[in-house]
Amino acid sequence: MSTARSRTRIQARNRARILEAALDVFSEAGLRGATLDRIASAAGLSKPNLLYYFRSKEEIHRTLINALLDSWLEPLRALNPEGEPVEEILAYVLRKLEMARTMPRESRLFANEILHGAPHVGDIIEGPLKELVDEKAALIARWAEAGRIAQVNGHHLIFSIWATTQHYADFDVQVRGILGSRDDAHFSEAARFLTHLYRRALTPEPC
Amino acid sequence: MSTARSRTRIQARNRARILEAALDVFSEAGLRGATLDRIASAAGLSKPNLLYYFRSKEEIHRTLINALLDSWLEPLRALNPEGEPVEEILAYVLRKLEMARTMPRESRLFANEILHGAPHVGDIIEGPLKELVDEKAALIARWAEAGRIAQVNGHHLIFSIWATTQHYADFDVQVRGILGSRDDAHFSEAARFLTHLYRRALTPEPC
DNA sequence: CGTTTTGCTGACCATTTGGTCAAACTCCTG
DNA sequence: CAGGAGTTTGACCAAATGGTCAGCAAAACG
Repeated sequence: MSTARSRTRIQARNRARILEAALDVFSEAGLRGATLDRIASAAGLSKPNLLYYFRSKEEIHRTLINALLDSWLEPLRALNPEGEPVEEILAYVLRKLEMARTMPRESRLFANEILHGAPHVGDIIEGPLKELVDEKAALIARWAEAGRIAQVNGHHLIFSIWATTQHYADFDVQVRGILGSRDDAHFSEAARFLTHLYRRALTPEPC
Repeated sequence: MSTARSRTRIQARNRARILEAALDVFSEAGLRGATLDRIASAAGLSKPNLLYYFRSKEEIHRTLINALLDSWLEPLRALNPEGEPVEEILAYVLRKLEMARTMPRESRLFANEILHGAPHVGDIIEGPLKELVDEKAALIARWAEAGRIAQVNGHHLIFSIWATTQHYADFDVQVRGILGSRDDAHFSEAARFLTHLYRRALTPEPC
C-alpha cells in the first residue's frame, strides 16, 4: 500500500496535467467562467476522467490555490532581518516583479479569488497570511525606528509592493495595450522605475 | 416624439435601478458569475422586465462600463500642465485613492474586465486610453526634463499610481483581513503612506 | 372615454454545465 | 496468464440560466 497522494505513476501524471490545464483556464476565465469541459479538453482527458481524479470543479480550484499559496508568499518570508534594510526590500520588490513576469497565471488566479471576496481563502488571509504580514511589518517598523529606513507604515509598504508588482501580471492586457508591447521588454523598465521609487522612498533622511 | 434615451420617467427610473443593481452584482460576481435573476431581484424587477429595458445581460454590462469609463479617467485628465508638478501628481494620487474608497464597485468592475483579457474594452485601451496616458506620460517627461520632478518613467509612474490606489478597492477583502479593519479608517493611513512614497520619489534631487 | 402606446409577466424553451454510473478497458502482480 | 485493482468513457441526468413570446395591465393621449 502506498500513500494516498500519487499512488501510481498514472495518477501523478494525470493530476499534474489537470492542474496545469486548470491553471490556464481558471486564470483566464475565473472560477465561474471556467468549465469542466474546457479544462478536460485542455488537459487532453475526458470530463468524467477529470472527476475520477478530483471530486468536483471546486476541488481542483482549491487544490491549485493551496498548492500555490506557499510559493507565492515565499519572497516575503525571505525578507531577512539580518540584511541591509533598503537592499532587502528592493530585492523583495524585484523578486515579486520577476514572479509577475514568469507566473502571471498564478497572480491572476489569486487576484480573481480576492476580487470576488476570497470565498475560499478567507481563513488563510485572517490567519497565516495576516501573521506573516504582521511579522514583516513589525520588522519594517524596527528598521524605521532604528533609522535604517525612512519612517513608513510597514503594512501599507507591503500592500504597495504587492500592488505595483502584481499589476504587471493582473493588468497585463492594459499595460501591453498602452505600451504597445509585444514581448516582456517593458519589465526591465518597470524594474528600473520601481527600484527608483522604493529606494528614494526608503532611504533614510535624504540629506 | 422624444429622444431614444430616457423616453419616459418610468424608463429613466427603471434603467437606473437596473444599472445600480447590476453594478452591485457584476462587481461582486463578475460577468459570468452574475445571473439575470440576481440582478432582477436586486433591482426589484422581473427577469423579463429586465430584458424589456436591455436586450441582453451583456448589454447591461457594456452600458455600465461605458458609462463609468469617463468618470474613472477624469482625475488623470485633470492633471494640470500649469500646476506645480509634485503637488499635481500627489493630488492625482489622493483623488484616485478617494475614488477607490467611495467607488469600490466600479473599480472591481474594471479590474474584473481587464483581468479577463478586456474582451469588451480592448479597443478603448489601445485607442483613447492609450492616447490619454501617452499624453500625460509626455507631460511627466517634460517635467522631469525641466528638473521639476525626479527622472522617472511617466508610463510606469501612472501604472504604479493606478496599482497602489485601486489595490484598496480591488483587494479590499485582503487589506481588511490583514489590518483587521472594519471601517474606512485605514484609508487615511494609506493616504499618508502614498503621499510619503510619491513625494519622496518625485521631489527632484534630494540634496 | 376609447384607443394607442408603453410597461409588465407567467409560462415556456434551448442550451450549458456540473456531476453520475455502469460497463469496458488497461495494467500490474501473483 | 488469470484476476483483481486501477483507469477511462459514452450515455445520461437534473439544475441553472439566458432569452422568447403571447397576452394582460397601465399610462398617455386625442
